Amino acid sequence: MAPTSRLDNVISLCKRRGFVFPSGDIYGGTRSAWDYGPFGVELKENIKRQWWRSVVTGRDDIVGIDSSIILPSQVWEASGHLTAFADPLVECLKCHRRYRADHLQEEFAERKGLPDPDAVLLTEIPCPNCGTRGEYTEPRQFNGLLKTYLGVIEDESGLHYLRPETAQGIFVNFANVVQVTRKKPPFGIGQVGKSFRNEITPGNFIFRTREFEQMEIEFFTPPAEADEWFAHWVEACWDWFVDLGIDPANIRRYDVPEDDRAHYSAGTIDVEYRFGFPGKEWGELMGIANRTDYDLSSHTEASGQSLTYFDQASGEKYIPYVIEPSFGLTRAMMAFLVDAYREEEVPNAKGGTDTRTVLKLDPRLAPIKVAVLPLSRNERLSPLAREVAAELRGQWNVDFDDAGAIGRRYRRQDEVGTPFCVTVDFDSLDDRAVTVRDRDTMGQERVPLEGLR
RNA sequence: GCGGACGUAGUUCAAUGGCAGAACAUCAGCUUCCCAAGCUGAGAAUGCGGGUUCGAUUCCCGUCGUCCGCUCCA
Repeated sequence: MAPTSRLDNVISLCKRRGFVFPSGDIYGGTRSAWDYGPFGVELKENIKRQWWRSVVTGRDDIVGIDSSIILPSQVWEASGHLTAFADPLVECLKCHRRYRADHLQEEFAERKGLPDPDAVLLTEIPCPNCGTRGEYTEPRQFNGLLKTYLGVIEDESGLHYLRPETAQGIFVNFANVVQVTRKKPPFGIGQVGKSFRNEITPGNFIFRTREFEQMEIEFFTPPAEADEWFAHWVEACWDWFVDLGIDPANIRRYDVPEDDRAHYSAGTIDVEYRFGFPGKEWGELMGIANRTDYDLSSHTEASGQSLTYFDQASGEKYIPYVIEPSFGLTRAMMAFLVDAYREEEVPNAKGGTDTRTVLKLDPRLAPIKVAVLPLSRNERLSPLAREVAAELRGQWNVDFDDAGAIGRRYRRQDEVGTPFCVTVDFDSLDDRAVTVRDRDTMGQERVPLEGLR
């Protein structure tokens, strides 16, 4: 057995302390999704809030929306997802390797110098793995979109798709938002919400799930300024992670080669985090794509509604380019957790050392901001401590714990990243002061009750 | 989806074709407790379904889930 990795430890902590539960646990679970427990939901909400503050309400050139998950099927036809997300897959009958049929054809045509890949018959192509010639299953369509049927009768007329990205809800509302906000390019629309993709292989904990959450900005710019804004967003996204505590040594930029880009992208830079997956050190945290005028043009054409922008000042009419910074919220959460995870050797009461597990989360992200801990459970200390907790609760998310030894309770709070612990002791009854203990330094400071913020 | 490995308290690990054990964790009580202290007590498990058997957690089949590979991507 390999030694447990940092990632394993984080996953184990998440399950043990209820950041994340397997979805549908009591029925054996489903591999498509995870549920966020009491600490997990706080952390996730805090990440969302910080993101929204820094890129939506914190800027004068971005506004937010919240669009629906279910959209008319025409949206996905126009966006290209209906075709781009449906790949014909075949499987070699001998070695059971699976391939995209179109990839096999293209590769074979290129190798043989044939002009038309579509004309190549699968029966002529040897399996790239075992060499068996042309023994494949019939091509089967794998559609990455999740289907659902609306209306009382379950037939094709009610077929709808759950959105595979939040972006399209923004594009179809482009004209509405321009109309009501009087925003002029360059400006952006931000959105946080769930998206769904029928991933062939979900896995790596919350890294790839069929139901996931995105934080996306579609930034509309005059075509001539697209490159400049692209660079701006690469910088801004990087800074956002670093500002919230991610070690710059653990993230990197990856210039996605043309072949690997999404169908709408003319240029993509990913920000990757060093998750430390088995066999794969880095994983994508977010992507910044130049979607050009692909989406607004497609929707203009398909809907018949013009999504061109008319610039009164210059008299110019154009379809804006779109720069899209797209964050995986749940991936960001995982990155913040992995980055914050520490195991520290600390002296214990017996003169030896203990291992302290601590999440050094930025206080803005910490699920619990302050824990109130009476030194012992006692009919005089507990009421005062509860009073202090109630007072603080007006402003912070507060935990109250009076069970067991004080040291144990400190460690419990360390493990979920609580930055401050307030201890009420017997002196507090007389001097109305408490001990504030800092998560990072383990230092203690006596603070009058009135001085607690 | 296909191939391989694996499913025992919350966790880590035992054991067995015939009452499933421990440690840590959890909860309660005691101790004027400041960094996982001590003592006492409690709750808590064979993923689910079927088969073989007098009897299955153990053997067989299916299913669900996890991990590793093949594809997709925030």
